[in-house]
Amino acid sequence: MLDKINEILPMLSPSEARVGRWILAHPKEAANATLARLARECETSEPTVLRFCRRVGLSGFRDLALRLTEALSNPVRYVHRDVGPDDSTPDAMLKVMDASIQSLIDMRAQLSSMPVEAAVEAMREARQIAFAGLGASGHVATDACHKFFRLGIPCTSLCDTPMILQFAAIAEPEDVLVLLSHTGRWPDFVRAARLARKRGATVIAITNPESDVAAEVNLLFPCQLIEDTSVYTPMSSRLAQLALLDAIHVALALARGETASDTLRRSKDALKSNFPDISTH
Amino acid sequence: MLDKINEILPMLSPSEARVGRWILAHPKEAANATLARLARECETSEPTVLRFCRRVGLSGFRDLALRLTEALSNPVRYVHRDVGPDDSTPDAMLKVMDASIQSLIDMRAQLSSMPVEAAVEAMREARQIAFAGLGASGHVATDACHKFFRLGIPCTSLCDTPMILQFAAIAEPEDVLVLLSHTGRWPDFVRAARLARKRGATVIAITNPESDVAAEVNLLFPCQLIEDTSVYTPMSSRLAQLALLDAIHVALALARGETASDTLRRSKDALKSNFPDISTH
DNA sequence: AAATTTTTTGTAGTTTTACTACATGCTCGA
DNA sequence: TCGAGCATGTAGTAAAACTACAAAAAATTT
Repeated sequence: MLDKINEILPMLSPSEARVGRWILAHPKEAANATLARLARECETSEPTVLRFCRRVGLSGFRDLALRLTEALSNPVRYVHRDVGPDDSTPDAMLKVMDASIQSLIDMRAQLSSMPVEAAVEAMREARQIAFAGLGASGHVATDACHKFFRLGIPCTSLCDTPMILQFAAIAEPEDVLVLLSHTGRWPDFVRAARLARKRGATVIAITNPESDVAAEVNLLFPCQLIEDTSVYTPMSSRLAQLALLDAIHVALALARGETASDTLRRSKDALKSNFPDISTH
Repeated sequence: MLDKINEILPMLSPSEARVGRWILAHPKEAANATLARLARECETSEPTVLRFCRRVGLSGFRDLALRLTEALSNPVRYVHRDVGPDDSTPDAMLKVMDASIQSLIDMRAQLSSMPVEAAVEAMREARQIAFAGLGASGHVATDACHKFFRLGIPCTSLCDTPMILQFAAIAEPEDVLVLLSHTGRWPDFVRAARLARKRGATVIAITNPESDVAAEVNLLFPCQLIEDTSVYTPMSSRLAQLALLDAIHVALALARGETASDTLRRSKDALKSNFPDISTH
């Protein structure tokens, strides 16, 4: 934010530049000041300050205060920036890492609003859990499957449409179907969700909350989708999904108590003795 | 700030608690909302929201918005804390997320000291790239394979020991072998690394820098291993590996220039038209 | 150099927003 | 059943953000 102001400072008119310089000089005061106060400090009028705000790409004065506190509280910012063909290699890699970190931070912030208790309740005594995902989400599904089965619950991963639909068609009330999708627009997922719910199974989705799939499930874990405007930008929401499943896995392990921790330890130990390297979650 | 709200939540009156819960559920929206909007969302009146603000020790609604954006931008140190059986579910999940976030932040910090240029150089005109991993690292290998092949370079993933050793035995000088391992103590990886190097291939490892494997490769991407003292703690270094591969992938795409960005765009478009959901990074 | 356009800036007014005083309603104990 | 005390909402106020418009200054043209 402050960088942005600095950047466009020379392109501003005298009065507007005065506003920018004062903000750069007193960012802390500026963040808490009122429009009138700021105008007075910069010896200009309120509309000029407003014009300044618009000029730096903000919606208004309120936005300025918000962005300013944000900039001040946070020395390192992991905001999402698109990678372009002209970026230097280290720069582009940092951008990619930042996008990944940010997607995890966003997910962490939303964690408390997610239906974890209900999901754990459904999974705890489930007859079986199926993780469904296509493409890259298929990897996530397989990964989750390998993780959850170690709690002693039968698990499958479904990585193609026929499998998913077939599972939905023969699902039973004690079954849990977890749908993994980025956009949530995949029509067969909607069909599968409807089918599985009709059969009494619990359907959980980790997907875009605005999507068709989201509307059809029992429990929704909203997963924000960062628009990948550039071909270089990878899908970092995949990492967020993995991390969320890690978290749910731990919640489920805690809910199952002794049983789970025993099972977990035993399966970890089984590997440790002979195969030091296979990671086991 | 959010923790503070969580803390005093039980001490609040029903309407005030509703406000608190909504804010915890939608922190981002709350930070940008107006007083009237917030009251409406919580199905209560404006003064109740104001009283809530005072109750959590703020001067007013304006303060709330400020503190909230502050909290969202970088409130917490995401240090690693072990999960224990006595943790509450939300607490345990936060710990898991924090561990994941921290491992990415650590990786980001080390990025500049990694042999990216050399790795990209080796991969750029490689005859083929093989990603090898066992257990959970196998997923990472498969994921990486699907990602890199889209740059137009032949790729394989090797997920069991015989495959890895066989590949090493027939490797050629233009080949690149990427070894993925958490501990790096797997003896067959050491053999494979030696074998492949003897055949003139470039061997890259993403692993624990203290390990045997690390000593045997051409290029090492150090990957810190968080000791998992508790059975509940999952391996968050897996996420760091994935993110690192994302970053290397982008670096490679940039290095290959037009060719890569064309290939990428074409493979993205191919999916977009018919299959809106398969993510394609 | 005068006139005209364009840009910059401020005045005055409107709408919106945060906040307050007060009244109603509700709960709970006697 | 009756108030005491608390929770909650209504209505109003002050102030803040924002807008329309016009004056002034600068730049451009004639």
